[in-house]
Amino acid sequence: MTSERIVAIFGATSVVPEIVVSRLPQYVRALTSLNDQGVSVVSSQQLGDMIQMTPAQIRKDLSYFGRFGKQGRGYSVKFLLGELRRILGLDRAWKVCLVGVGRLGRAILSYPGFGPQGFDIVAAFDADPRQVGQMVGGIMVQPMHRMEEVLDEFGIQIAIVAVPVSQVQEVFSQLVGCGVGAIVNYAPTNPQVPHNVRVRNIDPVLALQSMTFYLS
Amino acid sequence: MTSERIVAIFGATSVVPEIVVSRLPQYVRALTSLNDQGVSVVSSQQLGDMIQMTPAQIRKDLSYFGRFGKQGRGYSVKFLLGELRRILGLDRAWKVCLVGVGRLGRAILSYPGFGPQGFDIVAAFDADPRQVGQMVGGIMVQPMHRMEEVLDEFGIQIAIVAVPVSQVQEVFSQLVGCGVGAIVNYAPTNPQVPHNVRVRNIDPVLALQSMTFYLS
DNA sequence: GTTTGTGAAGTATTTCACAGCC
DNA sequence: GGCTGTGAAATACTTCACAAAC
Repeated sequence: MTSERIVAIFGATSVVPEIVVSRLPQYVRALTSLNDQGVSVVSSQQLGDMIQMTPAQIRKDLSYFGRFGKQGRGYSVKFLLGELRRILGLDRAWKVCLVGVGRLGRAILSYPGFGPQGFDIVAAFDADPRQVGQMVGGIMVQPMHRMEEVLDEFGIQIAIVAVPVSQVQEVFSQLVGCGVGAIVNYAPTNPQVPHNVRVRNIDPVLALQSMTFYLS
Repeated sequence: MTSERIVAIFGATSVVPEIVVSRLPQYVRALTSLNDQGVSVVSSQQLGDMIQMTPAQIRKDLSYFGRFGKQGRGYSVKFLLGELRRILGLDRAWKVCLVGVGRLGRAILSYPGFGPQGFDIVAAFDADPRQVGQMVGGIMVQPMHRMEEVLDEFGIQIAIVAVPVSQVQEVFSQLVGCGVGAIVNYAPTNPQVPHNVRVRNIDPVLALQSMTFYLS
């Protein structure tokens, strides 16, 4: 995977591979679970057992960002969790907008897992005039032409897209034009975006299709 | 990524990396779209432009399975699509069960994207006695203890899991014990499974958390 | 005695580049 | 002239293995 961001530590400069960054949230999740269980110290071996990774990989990944452990003892769960959350920018709340309030969009709005993790869906848009003005999950659905204004007003940098394939590229272009830097895409297609915009696709059909090869 | 399956072609034997298999469904999706548009021939360059991959990678990936193109012309869309669908096992219908018919499970059941792609959700299970016996999306919710019997009856090898984190490991173990070989997991946790069982996780929160690092 | 942090070694994956074919 | 298929080269990523720290 491509190298993706330069991090300066003690004046030295090193590049963190994107694949390493993509694993940090899993560490955060495991550490949160340990913390909730009252565990105060964990070794890379134990953490690796929890999430099916080798201890060496965990230590190597962490070493891109600093030295968080103690030889002979392991890592303080609270300290490492705090550091990783800070590194990932999870020590703050993020405002998120949803584009597309159809069946899937409404399911996303009613999913209770985003808020507690610091992702607040505070605005929703739809191209359908019949949806605009309706209240969905406590949010007033806005017309597409108000996007720039609304994103600005709330300081939104993240979008979740749940529109039909035929509209995805246009929606992405508009979001990027409004300064959005990260998009979760639920539509089964890969829109073009500039290199400085991150996209993660959620596609259960692709997930299924990538496994049938291995079934009898 | 680890090598994963041995394919014999003309008596020769080669190992296909799992990462290559995981990209084939994207090729299938792009080729399906081209076919629907009436395009009959495509080059690796054009295909690469559609899905943001290099032409060399596409050609290399395809070369693990055979020789599907014509020098100077490119690939027949219909032919390549058919071959890839056959290779992935998408030239048949797959029966799928859902475990967990709460809010998320019901959204999955009502998602219209699975059936047309050959994945039919034909059974549903839940541990909650109040759910058992109810009809959800035309399917009768079964108790967990009938899993083996029902999977056998329908010939189900694929499961979708949408249960609370606290129940995921137990559900996975039961599914594996019933012979399921592929699982799409919507719960935010990584259960242990034997190496011969495939798992794909769907987790929008993890997706969001892996992008905030790159935002200002 | 245990476990980290990390260069070095080992694999895996991607890209190059070109012969061969249309 | 254009494009595939593919060894070889380049790059990316993972694992090893051990000195240093507790």
